[in-house]
Amino acid sequence: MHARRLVKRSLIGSRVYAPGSGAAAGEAGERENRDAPVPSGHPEEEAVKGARKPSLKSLCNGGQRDVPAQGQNGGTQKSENTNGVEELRAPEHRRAGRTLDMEKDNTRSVSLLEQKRKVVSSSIDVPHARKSDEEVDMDKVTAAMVLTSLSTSPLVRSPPVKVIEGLNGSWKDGGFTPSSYSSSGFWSWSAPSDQSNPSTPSPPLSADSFRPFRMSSLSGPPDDTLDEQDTSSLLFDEPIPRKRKNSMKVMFKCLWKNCGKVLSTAAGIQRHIRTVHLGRNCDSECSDGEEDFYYTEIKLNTDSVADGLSSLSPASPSVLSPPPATEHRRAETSCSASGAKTESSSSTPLSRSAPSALYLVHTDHAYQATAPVSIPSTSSARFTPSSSNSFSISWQSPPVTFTGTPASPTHNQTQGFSEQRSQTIPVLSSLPRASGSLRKSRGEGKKCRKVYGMENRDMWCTACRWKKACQRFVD
DNA sequence: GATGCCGGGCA
DNA sequence: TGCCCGGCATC
Repeated sequence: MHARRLVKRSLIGSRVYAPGSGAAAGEAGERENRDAPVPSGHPEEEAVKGARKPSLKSLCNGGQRDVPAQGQNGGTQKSENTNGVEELRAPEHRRAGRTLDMEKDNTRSVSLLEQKRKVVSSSIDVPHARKSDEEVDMDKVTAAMVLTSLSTSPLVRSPPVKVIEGLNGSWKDGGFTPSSYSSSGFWSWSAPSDQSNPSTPSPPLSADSFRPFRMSSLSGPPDDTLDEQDTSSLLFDEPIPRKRKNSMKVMFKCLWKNCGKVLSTAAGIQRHIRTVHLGRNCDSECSDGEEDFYYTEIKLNTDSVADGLSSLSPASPSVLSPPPATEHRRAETSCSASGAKTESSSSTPLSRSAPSALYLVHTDHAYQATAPVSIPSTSSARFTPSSSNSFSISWQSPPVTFTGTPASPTHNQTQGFSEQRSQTIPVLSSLPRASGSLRKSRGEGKKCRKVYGMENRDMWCTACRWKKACQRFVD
C-alpha cells in the first residue's frame, strides 16, 4: 500500500495542489512526505512508492488542526470537532494495485465534496434545499462536462484535454452570503458582471473556499508553519481575501501531465481529474480527496481576460487554452489585441498612413531634376493613384526636406522647407495639368525671381526661368 | 507694377 | 522635349 503526497506549492496568489507531473524532478523530495495517490502508470508512482505522510485535515474547527497522528499506517480518519463537523482525512492509498486497502479507505472515508458541503452547511447559513438543487444542477452539468472531456479524449488517462468547460464561475466573486446564491450555469469568458449580480455561490464553491485550509493542514511538515500562518490568515485576518470584487476570478487548473484543463469550480476540476485522469466513473462520493492534489487554483484577472478575449473570435481555438497560456496571451492580447487590429488595418498599403515610413519620391518633373523626397516620419502620407502609371503622394506635414540636385548647377545646397499645408507632389510627369480655368492662385512664397533677382536669373530654377511654376520654392 | 504661372509656339 | 514668351491673375 503506497500513497503519494503531492506537493502543495505556494505560488503568488495561488496554491498548487500539484500532481507534479513526472517532469518536476525537484519535487520528488517534497513529494516524499506527501500522500497523494497516483494512478498506476503515472510517472510519479514509482518514485514515491512507499512514501507516505499522514494527512489529517480539520475543517472549521475554530483554528484547531489535527496533528497527523498516524505515521506510516495510513488509512483514513474521521473525527469530530466541537462543532460536530466531521474531519476528513484524505485516504492514503495508491491507485496502483489498489485492492482491499483502497476499498477500505473508500468505504471509510466520506467523499471530500460531501465533507465540504457539510462544513459549509454547518458554518454557513445556507438553505439546504436550495443547495441540493444547486448540486443537482451542478452534477448534471458536470456529468455533461465529463462526458465531453471523455469524448474528446481517446484514452481516459491520456491527459491532453483542452476543452474548457466552466461551471458556475460567479461564485467566487459573490461572497458567502446566502443571498448571493445563484444557480447560474456555466462560467463564461465574459466581462465580470458578477459583482453586480446578486446571485452567486453554489454550495460546492463555498465548500471550496475551505479547501485552502484543508490543504494547508495536509501539507507536509516543511510547509506547516507557513501553512499555519496562511491558514489563520485566511481564516481570520483576511476573511475575504478571495472575494475579489472586480477583476479577479479564481479558476482551477488541472495539473495532470499534459492536461491544462481549466474549470471554474473545484468540484468540476475534481470531477475532471477523477473521471479523466483517475479513471473513476463514480460520483463525488467516490472521492477520496486525492484529486485535490492534481489541480491548482489560479487567479485570473477577468477584466484583462475579457478584454483580451473580446478581441478574439468566439470560435478561436485559442480561447480554449488554459489560463497560464491565457495569462501569457493576455499580455499578448492586451498588446496584440490592439496590435492585431493595427496589423490587419495596416495591411492595405495604399490606404494606410505611413507615420514611420520614409519614402523616396522621384519627382520627375519637367522642370526639375529628379529629386528624392523624404517624408517626415511624423507626417501622414497618402498615396493617391491618379492614373494607371502615375500617382501622387500627399501628406500633412512638418518640415519637408528635399534633397537632390538643384535646378541650377551653381547651387547645390539642400533646400529646406517648412510647410504646414497639405502638399501634393506629382510623381510622374504624365500628370494632367490643371485646366486653364482652374488657374492656381499665385504662390505666396518667395520664388526664384524674388530671391535671386532678375540680375541673377541664371540662379533661378528652370521653371522660373521658363516662367513656369517654381519648383524650387514650392508653395 | 511686380510677380507667379498657364498656355502655346518654336527649334 | 526643351526652351521661350505672351498673357492673365494676383498681390
